[in-house]
This record gives sequence, C-alpha cells and structure tokens, in this order.
Amino acid sequence: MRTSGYLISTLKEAPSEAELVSHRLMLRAGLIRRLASGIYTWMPLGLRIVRKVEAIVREEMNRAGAIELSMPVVQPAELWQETGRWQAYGPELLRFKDRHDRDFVLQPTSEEVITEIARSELKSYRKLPMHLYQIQTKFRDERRPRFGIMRGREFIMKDGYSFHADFADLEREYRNMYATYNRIFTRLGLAFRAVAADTGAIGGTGSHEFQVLADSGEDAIAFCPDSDFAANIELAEALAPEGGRAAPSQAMQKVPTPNRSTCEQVVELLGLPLSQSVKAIAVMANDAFVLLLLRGDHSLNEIKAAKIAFLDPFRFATAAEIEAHMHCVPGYIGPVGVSGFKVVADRSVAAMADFVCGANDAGYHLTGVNWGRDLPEPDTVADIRNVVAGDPSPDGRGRLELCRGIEVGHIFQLRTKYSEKLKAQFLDEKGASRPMEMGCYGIGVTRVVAAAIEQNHDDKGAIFPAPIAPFEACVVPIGYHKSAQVKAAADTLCAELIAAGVDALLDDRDERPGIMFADMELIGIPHRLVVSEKGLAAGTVEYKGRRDDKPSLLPQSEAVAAIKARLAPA
RNA sequence: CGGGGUGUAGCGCAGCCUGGUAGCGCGCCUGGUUUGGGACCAGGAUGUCGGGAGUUCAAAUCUCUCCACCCCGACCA
Repeated sequence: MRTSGYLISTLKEAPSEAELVSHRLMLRAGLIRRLASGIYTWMPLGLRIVRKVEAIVREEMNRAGAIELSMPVVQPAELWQETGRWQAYGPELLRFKDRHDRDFVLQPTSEEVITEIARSELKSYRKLPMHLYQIQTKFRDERRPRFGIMRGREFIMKDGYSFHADFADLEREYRNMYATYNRIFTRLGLAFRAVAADTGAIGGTGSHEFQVLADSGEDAIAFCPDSDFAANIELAEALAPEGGRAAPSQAMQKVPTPNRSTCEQVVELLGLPLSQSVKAIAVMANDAFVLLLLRGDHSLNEIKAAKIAFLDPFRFATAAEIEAHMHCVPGYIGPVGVSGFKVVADRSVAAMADFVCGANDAGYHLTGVNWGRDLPEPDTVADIRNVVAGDPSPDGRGRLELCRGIEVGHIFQLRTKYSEKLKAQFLDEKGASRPMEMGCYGIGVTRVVAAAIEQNHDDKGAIFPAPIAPFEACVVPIGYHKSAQVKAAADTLCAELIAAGVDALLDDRDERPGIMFADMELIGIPHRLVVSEKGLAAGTVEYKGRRDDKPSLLPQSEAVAAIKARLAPA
C-alpha cells in the first residue's frame, strides 16, 4: 500500500471535544470521525485496525469450536417482550416503529434472537452442545456517551452464545472460553487481567471480565499479588477485620462539631483517625427507611448492598426523608438512640469500639460510642463496602492491591434464564423436555482499539501492537521524487516486504521527511525503514522500532529478514 | 436527568464587554526556493459567525428561545 492515493488525514491539533488520550489520538491520527454524540465513522486507517482485531477474534473463536453467524441489527419487539427485557432494559434500548407502526429495537445484544434460533434448531440433545457467535454492530443509547469510541453508542461487539444439555457441559465451555479469551487478548498484544465480576443486568451465575490494564480505565480491579485472586471491585469481598471487636475503653460523650458535617471535618476537629469515625448513609428500600453504616474511610458498594434482600432495590434518601425519620439534618445523623427502621452495619463497623458518629443533633457528634452498651447491636451485619488496598485477600493468601482497567471482554454463565423464558427446550436421552443451559461471551471489538491506544502511546502518538497495527511496517524514502535510485530501492524494498507477507506501507508522498516521520509515528506503525541516497551509497537502510529512542543501520539486503524476525511471535 | 461550559473557515482560536457588515495560526490551492524531524517567500480560495425570533438605521456582538456538542455529577450526609 502507498500513502499517495490512500486516505491519511492527520491533524496537528486535536479537536477540542476530546479529553482522553486515546480519543485525542484517534481523532488526530484520522482513525475515526465523529458523526453524532457517541457515533463515529471508522476511517480507512482505523477500519484496518478493527478488521485485524476481528480477524484474530474470529480465528480463535473458530479454533475453539464456535460457529459464526450474523443476526439482524434491527429486531422485532415481540421477542424482547417475551423475555421482559422490552421493559427491563430501560432507555438504553433504542426503540422505533416501522411504517406499519410495529415496534422494533436496535440490538444492544442478541440473547433473544439467538435463543429463538436455538429453540427451533436445537431440539435434540444430539445437537448439543452448540456455540454460535457473531461480530456485529450494537447500539446502546448510553445516558452519557464519552471518551470517543470507548463508550460510544454504536460499537462492534463479538457476541457468542453457547447451548448445553447440562450445567457440567456449560462449565466446560466456560473454561474453554476463559482459555480462548486469554489467547485472544495475548495475541492482540495487550496487557490484561481476567477478573471475577458481578453478573449485572444480563443475569446468570459465574462471570469473568477481561480488563486491559490502564490508569484511565473506568473499572477498579482488586487483585492479590501473592495469589491468583483478581476481581472487579464491585465484587471483591471485604472480610471482617481480624481480631474482632475491642472492649470499650471510653465513655460516650456528646461533643460540639459546628459546621462540620463530613467525617473528614469531624475527625480533623477531634484529632482522631478517619478510621475511627462512622458515617451513616440513609436509603429508601421498598418505601422503608434504612440506615447504612460505614467506616469513615470506606466507601459504599451499592452492588453488594443491593444483594441484601430487603435492600433490593434501594435509592438514596432525600434530605426531606432523612429529616422525617431522623429528626435531624443530614451531616449529623447517626445510629444512636434511633428506632423504627433497620440499621445495616458494614462488617468493619460492627467490629469498631469507641467510635465517632453523628449525634442526631445538628452541630453535634458522639465520641466513644460502643455497640451493645450505647446502642443495640445492628440489625444486619454485612459486607457493603468497597475493598481498599491493603485489605486481606478473600482467599486468605496475602493482601489486596488495586489497579484500573478497561473492560474489553466479559463471559457469563447464563444458565437457563433465557431458555426458560423463551422456551428453548430440547429432548434428552430419555425423551424428557428440558431447558438448555446457556453461556454468553462478549468482546468489545471497537473498544479494544481504544484500549490498545490507552495502554500504548507516547507524546508522538499511538504505538500499536504489531498484530493490530494498521500497517506492520512502513518504508519512508528520503527524496523519493528526486532520486531515481531512492525511488527504485524504496519500491523494491516495499514490494519485497509485501512478498514476504509483511503488511507494509510505502510513504511515497512528496513531503518533507519530518512530516512523514511524524505521521507514521502518530498512526502508530510499529516498524520503520528509511531509504536514503546516503544510506544506499553505504548499502544500508535505517531501522527504527516505534518504541526505540534511536534508529540503527541495517545492511540493505537484510532489511526484509530483520522486519520478519521482529514480527515473529515471541 | 442535575450542574458547568462551548458553538466564528477542515483543525486550533481571537473578535463579543463598549453594535458599524469578520480576522489570526495551522491546513488547503498556484508559482518559486527548499529537502533527514511538522521549511521559506509571494499570491489565492474557503464562513447560512449553531438555528429561529426580537431590539436597532445597523447584530458575530444586545435580548429571548430552540438545538448541538463537551466536561463533571447523578453514593459518602
């Protein structure tokens, strides 16, 4: 491929709309162009990257025994009504009507359609197991699209669905996919981690996310360097503190804390550690008022809290509701001397002694508060906080660390949630009708592109891993349009690279070298060869890896082999 | 959805306060000089100033309204 005649549209300055590094670089490199909020055109160069990601995903899915098909982007509402997701999915599901006033959706995912296919095609245990997947455009009407393609509304996802006669076989395929995803993300050249995850809206039981590690990631991951424990912070269990609760050593005291409504402000005034304070979070669950207690230095994990039966679902109480139940303004509320509603204490709060909390009197807090003596034991003790770095690992083998990640893959055991609702049943060996066990497996293809840049870039631009780079190598001639010798050598070199199976780009534009270097670096081509009259006179071409500080010289005759060697899998 | 902000040439921005008919840099086109890290000189093209309504002799500028986009938030009382 030659740059002349191709569409390379780089920008010196990034459009002001972009904040995130990958978003800025994708716009500057001309990989994408925004058409509407969260909706982007994939420009030729960007599309090459997408196609390379797709090819690797497709190859590994096929190798793992899955079979590709393609389901419609536009789907009739009836199936969605059958599973109840027409109601349950909420405003993220884009709905519209056709000319006959019939309801349709743009697929955000395809459990309904695939299950409809399974129920009509897979009627016998003899046809199971079966794993079908597609690589398709998805649409989710995000409440706030952001970060360019990272959280766009329209995106490309590989979604696979497996059908099984029993749970043991689903578990086998789940392990198969776990291994397949590890292979895929390894081949994509990304630093990633598989983490245990909450099953979220899709439902089901077992679930793992595949997270590309990057500081800008939206997800927090807890992992244990001394074991293989890794989980999304949504799920990571906070164990009860070692050693249990200390005996009371102080008397309860009411102290004035005027204009200090946060835990931080109160402990600063009292000269105590934040971990000695308790904050009370008021929520409404099924029209009932509930007080949640957390240590001052901890944060509420809403997903864990919603797993307590009487808190599902809950929302945060309004100031008016707080005053109605606590007879006190927010900022000074606490669990002492209250009645008429439930109090849920985090495990760490239940283990505290001599703690500080609001006095239910504006401008006052209580110190030296102790369970059992100053207030009754909490109604419920549960793990409702986010883990923090240094917490013991739930597997008992070390301490947790935190890092951030970008979710690029997610695998679920759906069990029979959809097969029951959509009556996807098969006949087993005994002729009995049973719902199929299902698994589902997603990879955000377009998000992988953004994640790869987020993880691999410098001040010059993107640094693509070779397997997904728009081109694997580029040839930059100096004086292509002036020197017949340079032109011939560059043409030959590029042709030889391509003949050797290298996806090579020749920059034959009549531009100054600085412009060509800068563009090739911005678009993240991992290997660069420079052909010049000076070098040819000495029988050399210059090589520079995208991450190298300085170029090196290669004998002209060895250039192709050198690139091949650098592209070979390690 | 709540809060904040921005809309002026392909991109980045100035002009708005104090109304007088639109400008700078980059990019683009032409010619020339250049040619190993985003060159230089000369000439040139490109704007419904986000849309609509209003005030005014006159609106990018003032008023109202709508729209689009971006950022933050939508738990910590």
